[in-house]
Formats: sequence, C-alpha cells, structure tokens
Amino acid sequence: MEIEFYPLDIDYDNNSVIKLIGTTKDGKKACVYDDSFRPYFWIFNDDVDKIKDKISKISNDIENIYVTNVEVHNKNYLNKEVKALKVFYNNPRGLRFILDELNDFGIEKKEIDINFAKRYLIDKNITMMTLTKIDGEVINDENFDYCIKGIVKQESQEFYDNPKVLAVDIEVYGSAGGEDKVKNDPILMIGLLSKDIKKVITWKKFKAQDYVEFVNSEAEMIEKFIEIVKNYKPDIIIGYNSDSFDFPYIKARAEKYGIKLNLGSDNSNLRFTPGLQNNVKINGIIHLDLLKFIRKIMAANLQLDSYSLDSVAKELLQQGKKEVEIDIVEAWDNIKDLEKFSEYNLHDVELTLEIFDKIFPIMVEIVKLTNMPLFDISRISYGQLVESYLIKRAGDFNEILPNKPMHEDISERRLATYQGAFVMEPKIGFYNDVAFFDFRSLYPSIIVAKNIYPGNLNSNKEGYETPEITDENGNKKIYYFNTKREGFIPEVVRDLIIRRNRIKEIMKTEDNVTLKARSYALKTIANSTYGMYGFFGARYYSKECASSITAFGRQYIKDAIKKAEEEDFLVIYSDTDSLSVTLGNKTKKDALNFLKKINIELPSLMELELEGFYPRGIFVSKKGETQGAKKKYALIDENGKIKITGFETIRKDWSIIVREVQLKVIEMILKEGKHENALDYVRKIIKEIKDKKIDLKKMVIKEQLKMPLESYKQIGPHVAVARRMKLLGMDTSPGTNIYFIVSNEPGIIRDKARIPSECNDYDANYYIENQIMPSVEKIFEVFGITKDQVLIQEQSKLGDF
DNA sequence: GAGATTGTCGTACC
DNA sequence: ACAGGTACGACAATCTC
Repeated sequence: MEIEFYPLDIDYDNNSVIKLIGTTKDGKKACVYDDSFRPYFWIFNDDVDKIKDKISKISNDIENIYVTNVEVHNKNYLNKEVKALKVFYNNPRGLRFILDELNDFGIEKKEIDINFAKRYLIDKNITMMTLTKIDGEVINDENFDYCIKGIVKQESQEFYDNPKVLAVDIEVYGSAGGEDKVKNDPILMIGLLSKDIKKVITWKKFKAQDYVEFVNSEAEMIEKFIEIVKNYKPDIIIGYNSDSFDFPYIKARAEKYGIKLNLGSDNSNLRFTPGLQNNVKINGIIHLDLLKFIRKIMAANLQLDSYSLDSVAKELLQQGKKEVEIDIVEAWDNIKDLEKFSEYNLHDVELTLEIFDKIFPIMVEIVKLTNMPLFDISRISYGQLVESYLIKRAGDFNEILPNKPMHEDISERRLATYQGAFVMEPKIGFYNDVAFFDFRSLYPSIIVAKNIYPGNLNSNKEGYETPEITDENGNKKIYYFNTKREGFIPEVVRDLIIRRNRIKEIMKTEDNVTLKARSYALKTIANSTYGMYGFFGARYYSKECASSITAFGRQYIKDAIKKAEEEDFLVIYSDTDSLSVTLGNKTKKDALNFLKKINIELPSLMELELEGFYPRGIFVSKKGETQGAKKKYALIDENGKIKITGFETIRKDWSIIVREVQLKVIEMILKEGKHENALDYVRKIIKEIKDKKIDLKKMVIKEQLKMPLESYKQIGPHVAVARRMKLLGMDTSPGTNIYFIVSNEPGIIRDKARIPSECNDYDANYYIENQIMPSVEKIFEVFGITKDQVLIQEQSKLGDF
C-alpha cells in the first residue's frame, strides 16, 4: 500500500527501526516504520584494510549488538583530506559497546554523538511536516488509520501549511507558589482553542458564555480534556510555559486521581524527555512551549519587560492581557466573578494562539534549514541552532564533524577568555545632524573574508594575517588563516549571507511573511556562528578563531573611524560595528559619498551602511566622572521618532516613576532642542514626590532573582524582599521577578525595601536622591545645569513672575 | 566607625 | 551548560585608618 503523509513526530527503537507519526492530506493519522537505515560513525585510519576486517567482526550476541558493514570513504576533516571508515551497526544503543571494543586500536572516532533519528532525517533529506511517501506492507495498529512498514521517500517540498493547532492553558487555585502547591491546589479551568474548538472546561457552575463547559469535578475536567484531545487529534499542541507549568501540573493532578494521561496518538502517556530541561513530549503530536522559543531565540530582538504572556503579547501583537483583578481564591470559594475568570482563561489561549501564528513561520524556516523536528527547534538554543545547521550542511561538503568536547575540555575552555569588541568613549554633548553608520553583519562577513575556520589556521605564518592579539596572560600573538582553500564554515556562512541578500532584494518589491521569516532565520544562524567559535560546548570551539574575528572587527571599525576623521567628520561614538558622526558643515550627500569611498576598499560581502540620519542626539557622561558613558545615548530621527539606548528608562530594574520621567525629559529635550521645559518638568515631579502626590504603584522597583535564594553572597534589596516573600509562602525560584518599594523604615536600603502589598508609604528622599536625580542629572549637565540647580525649589522660579 | 575601595549582581548593548 | 565580550551603576561587604 502507498500513502502520502506529513510526518510530525519521529522516534526509533533498538533495532534501528525509524517510526514516523504524521497526518495525511485528508486528516487521517498515519504511523510509518522504516528499517532501511542504520546508525554509523566514522573512524580515521591509514591502514584501512588491516583493521577493516577486525572491525567488521565486532559483536555482542547477548546484547544483540554487532557491526553490520564497514565502508571506506575519502572525506574532509577540518580542511584535511582523510581516509575514513564508515562503521555501520545494528542497534543505536550499542554505540558504547562498539566504541569500547575499538579502544584497543587507539583510533579516532567521529560523529559518535549525533542522534540516530536526526541523522536519518539529514541523510535521507527528509524535512518534517513536508509531504512524504511510503510504499510498503500494512501493519495492524488500532491507534492509527494507516500503519505501514516500508521505505520512506520525500520527493515533494509541499509543507503542511494548515496543521490543526490546539492551544491549552490552565488556571489553578491559590496565588502563592510553594512546594506543596501541586498537591493542594486543584486546577480550576482548562482553556482550549483551535480553529474548530473554543472551550473553557470547569467544575463549578456559574452563569457563563456558551463556550464554558461544566463538569462535576476536577477529575472529570481532566478526563474531558483528554477526551477532547483524543477526538480532535491535533497536529500541534501549544502552551505558554507549558513545559514547566501546565503539563507538569495536569500530569500531577491526573496522577492524584489515577487518570492515565494517554494523550499520544499511539495511546502512550505524556512524558518528560530525558536531560536537564523539562520537555513535555506527546508521541505523535508536536507539543510546543512558546515561551522557550521566545526566550532563547526571539528575545534578543524584542523589547520585553518580562517573559510574561502579557508583555510578549504587547510586543508581538501590540495587545496585552485583559486587565482582570480577581482574587482567584475568593472568586472560586464564593462563586463570584467566575464568568470574568473564564473570559480571562479564554483570552490567554487566544493570545497564545496569536503569538504562535506570529512566530511559527520562523520556526518553520529553521525546520526547513536544519531538517530538525519542530519539537526540537522550538526548544533550541543559538549554539544548537548553528550546530544543527552545520551538521546538515556537512554532507554537502563531504565534511566530517568534530565531536562534542569531553567534560575535562569544557571546564578548561570555560576559563578561557579573549578580547572582544572596541567601544569608543563618546564625546559628551548635545548634537545636531548626526549620521549613524554600521557594518552589515560584520562578524559573519569577517569569517568569510578572512576564511576563519579552525582547519585553516596556518602554523607556517602564511595567509590572512590577524592584527596583534593580546591573550589573557598578556602574550602577544598573530594568527594566519589559509588563503588557498575556503574552509567549511566560511563557505557555509558565505552561502547564508548571499541567500539572505537575495531574499532582501526580493523583499524590496514584495512583502511576504515567509521571506521575512527566512531572512530572520538565515541572519540568526550567520550571526551566531561567531558566538559558537567562542562557546565552550561547541564542536567547532576555537578561541583562536573567535579572538581573530574580534581582532579583525576592531581593526575594521577603527579604520573606518580614522577614515571618517580624515574626511573631516567629527566622530562622536562607536561600538563594535557602528560609528556616529556629526555632519557639521557637511551634507547628507557627503556622508553617502564617504560610504561609497570606504566600501570600494572593503572585501566583498563587507559593507558599511547608513543606519540613519538624526537631526539631534545626546551623549552623556558617566556617573561621578567626566568621561563619556558608553552604551548610553539618545537620538531623534527625521520623523520625530526617538531612539534611546542604554538609559535608565529602558532598564527594567528602575522604578516606574524614573523610567517615565527620564523618558519625558529625553523626549522634551530632543524634540524642543532645549532643556528649559524639561527642567521645569523635573522640578515639578520632585515636588510631587516630596508632597507624596505620586501613586505608590509608580514607586515599584523590579529585579529578577537569577539564582536560588541561598546562593546569594550579597543580600541586596531584592534578595531581602524575596526572603520576606518566601516566609509568606510565595514563589522565589530563580527567574522570579521581585517587586519592591523603598519604604520609610530605618536602616540601609535592603532594610527599607518592602513587598508592595505590605507597604503604604515611600521614602521621598530615596526616590529623589537615588532614583530621579541619578537618571536626569547627567542629561542636564550637558546643558551646563548642575544637580543643585535642578534641585532648586519651584518657589524661587515663581518669584520671577 | 566613617569613608573609601572592592565585589556582587542585574541589566543593557552590540 | 546549551553562542560571545563590553559596559554601567546600585548596593553590600570589606578594608583602612
């Protein structure tokens, strides 16, 4: 029998049988077995014939492990041609035994740490969720509409565009965290949303919208949830923090009632994948925890206040969560406001589904680029992302990959550091007509231009020469990279850049979600490659390469600064790959000509671009010093849009009042081109703070706990408050945001810090001296206004009238 | 024991 | 442990006399 299906999930057994579960075009569930593929690894040996026979005979009858085949290949390894043996074996779990047997030969083994299922997808060039064929014999399995054993083939590129996606979100009793929470606090509601389902299940009756379904108990609610999933057969289940909260919670509560959480399409129970992270796996269904992908891949390009569903929705959808002030305990106990509560629950799944729609195209592009399953992609880190892509591309270049480092190597590598980028001390001032230039993808283009690859390091001092590099011991070094043969990684990065440039070219004439996502994915992989060289856990870790890239980077940006100065531009600031100048008597056209001139001399793919023109900009000094503060400036563009970098107003760990006031001050100064009104405004606010006219909510300061509470050597205000919270049974696990207000209590600041709910006054002096003043002082100083002048009371000004 | 210095911590920039 | 280094600034902890 022959069928076509979209594979969703992949697994394998101890006999090297690959199992794919997927959906057919008409929505039927298919389970497919392919036993045509065997695990393998590589070994290097010049004396191939001598050892080939011996290796072929390795076997262990008791454990059913044996080498099935050995082939000889000519391969590349770190830019050297090598004779390599490809050793196939029967059982993916037999690797350890075979490697131990090979120890006697003292030979190098490679690609021993690549997951069998992923190896299968790459070698067979199968992209998950893409139309796939199988022709084979039918096997009986009542869980599936089709179950076939045969050889899988993918000839189509038709992606499964319209999968059934089900969003899930639970609401639980109680507000505090604590260890016994799961034991004591029941789930109250389960919200479910897809294109076909809109439902909130709950177990107390109240007047509600018709999407609310009532059952008689929590246990019934969980059973109902399982029934809905099993009937609907979604392709993808999504949640927000569902790896760590919703599913572990549902699992624990189900266990309490002895309910089997057999959500898998093969009727298997939901499970946690082995390893450090809580990854909730449901066989045959792709479970995605959107929070993971946002935190690991998207966050760097988003302006998030926190990773809460609310702030992510605000950023991605320009729409926050519904403001609901319901005390869950009170509402549930007294059957009050439960209708609102159910609306809130539904709204959460709505946001989850909408966020999914936004980020899914990016995940899809990464799935296509790497051949990794969506389940893995949604939980991938930058390091793994680059590595997955390199594993995929290695085959195209006949390249064998280095192994992941051993534990000993990691601890050694972790201590190693190297010099990074150049940051220029800004020239303090309030400027007119600022032009901002930056290099397009500086580090990736250096990797390509200078052929930076571990295998290209030249010991005989020939090739591309790095600037002098000083290591952490003060030793000076120069590295040389082979100019003759392009390395595997430079070639891959070149390809990434060219492909992205091509897409950007197309995007000029058509706006398209897929192209945008592809461009994002290509850029992310290219930009992470430099980081991978410096990452201790990477296969291609190379401090030499990482430090060479930054050294070339410093050289290129310093050279650009020099050339700008030679053209009589006043360079006011530079960080890593950017520089800003004031135009002075020059025109925008002069600036563009300067770019043209400089770009002629740069290697191909490397380009200095105009980031923007800004009619006004301000660069301030460091606190308590006369030097300019790096990474701290504000600009206004020609449309009046303000771009703020590094200032307190964009930092999450300052009080709301400071962030508000500083933002307003910067806006007024940049828009008006003078400081007088801003000064009046600040004086007014200071008076209001003194007079206690400011809402206590605006005095809240937020800081995150980064470690377990016990690990802190220094007990700062947020740690002190977290300790108080712990006594109240609240959640204080790492990652928790701690909110506090500095009260009028005596002592040092941590003694004064209070949980907002147990605080009804603020220390005006603290908020003026330690919050408002530090944030505006340096701005006014640029205009020659001292701190004391800012603090002069309003009355004296009134006297002028 | 007050004032200066150093260390810890969180967050941001690129 | 799951990309890198550079930088600012608050506050506590420690040193210094």
